Amino acid sequence: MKKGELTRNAIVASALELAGLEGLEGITLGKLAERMAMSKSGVFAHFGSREELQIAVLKAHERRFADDVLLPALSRPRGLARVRAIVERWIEHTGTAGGSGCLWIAGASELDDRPGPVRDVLVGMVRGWQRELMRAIAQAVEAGELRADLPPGDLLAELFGVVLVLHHDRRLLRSPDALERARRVADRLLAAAAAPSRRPRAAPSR
Amino acid sequence: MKKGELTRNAIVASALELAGLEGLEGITLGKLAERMAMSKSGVFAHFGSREELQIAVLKAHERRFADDVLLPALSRPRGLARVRAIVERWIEHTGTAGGSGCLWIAGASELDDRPGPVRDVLVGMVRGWQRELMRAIAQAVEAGELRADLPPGDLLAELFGVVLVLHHDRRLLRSPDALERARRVADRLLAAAAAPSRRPRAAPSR
DNA sequence: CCTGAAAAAGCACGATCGTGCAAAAACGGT
DNA sequence: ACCGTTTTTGCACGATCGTGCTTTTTCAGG
Repeated sequence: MKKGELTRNAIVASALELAGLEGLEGITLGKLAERMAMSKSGVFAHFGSREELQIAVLKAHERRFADDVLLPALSRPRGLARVRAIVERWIEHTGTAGGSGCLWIAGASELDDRPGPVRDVLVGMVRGWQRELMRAIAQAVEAGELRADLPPGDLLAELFGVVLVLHHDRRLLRSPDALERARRVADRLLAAAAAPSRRPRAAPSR
Repeated sequence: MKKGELTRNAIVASALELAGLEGLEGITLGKLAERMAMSKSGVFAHFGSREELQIAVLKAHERRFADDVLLPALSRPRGLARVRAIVERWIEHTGTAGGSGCLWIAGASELDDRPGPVRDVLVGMVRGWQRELMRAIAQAVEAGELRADLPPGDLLAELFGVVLVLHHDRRLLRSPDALERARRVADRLLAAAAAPSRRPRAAPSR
């Protein structure tokens, strides 16, 4: 039971790449079979259905996303620094990456009214990511580095907006300055949300 | 040459509705024929191709969008008031509307790497809308109602972000408070971008 | 090397897709 | 009521899709 897993992984990797180019719905047994130089049935056999394949691809993306964005930021100290690191990497992940952009964002539009297990998995992942980011924000608030007088979900939504705009402007409008704008706006957002040096600890005060 | 245009319009209307439910790529000669209770060929004959149909639908959406969002706001006086009106209606248009949401946003993900005339038309429309909104913002800056010390495109991007998040959270996550959050965040955004009562005219100053 | 198990291929199926084309039906001006 | 034009239909085509079978090939353990 070794060869099987090996090609399965190869298929998922190829499918992930394909999904970056054509979206989740662009994943087709035919195209995938051609890419892998094997038969449709051969590909199909590894997943009981196309939906299972798509779910596998989503999971692969989740792993990659966590490795690229979340994990490296966890080495930074809790608080604003970590939030900054996460946002920075999130923007980089969305704004670079060989044209792929974020599968979750692309998938959101395709699946948003197509009920079924794939949609459910995607929703779960996005919710999970939001929870993760929200946690980092909450820690920064707790540490007194972010102001506590506005709805915590609002900052999250604004940051999400920056990334969505980045994705949109890069992919659809091919705007070349989308990336730097995203960085600039995110910076300003975080600066505006930063606690007014209330007492980060031994504040210089003036 | 009356009957033709009439059914053509009916088809486009039905297709617009369908696109709201299933996206631009969900528009299919078959489904449309069934909806209209006529033959596929009958539907097809009114447009030389599927792409032409999609473009017609995009144009119909553009008209509706302009009527719903832009035109009513143009009756407000130039400046911040008009910008506010536009944003307000834009949010309403995206956040309500029988589940459809904005075709441009949905279409963005589907078409963002599928080159072709449909994509080109969509890009043109989005660019046109951005230009329109930018103009309103520029007028507000000129009137001294919005601060002039930050990139004008940034405010536009932030507002766009609010709408994208609204679309995303409503359609994918089915978040019930997405609408009010969008309103709140947009308000805060505009308030933050408002000129610091430099001298709107006879400023109360304190 | 042999053999049972796992992996891949081959093939067929019904659906649905966009499109072309000839025939039919519905229309509108006189 | 006729007739030319416009609108609609009917039918077929080749592609591609996901999926169920059976058969063949490939693999790993003795």
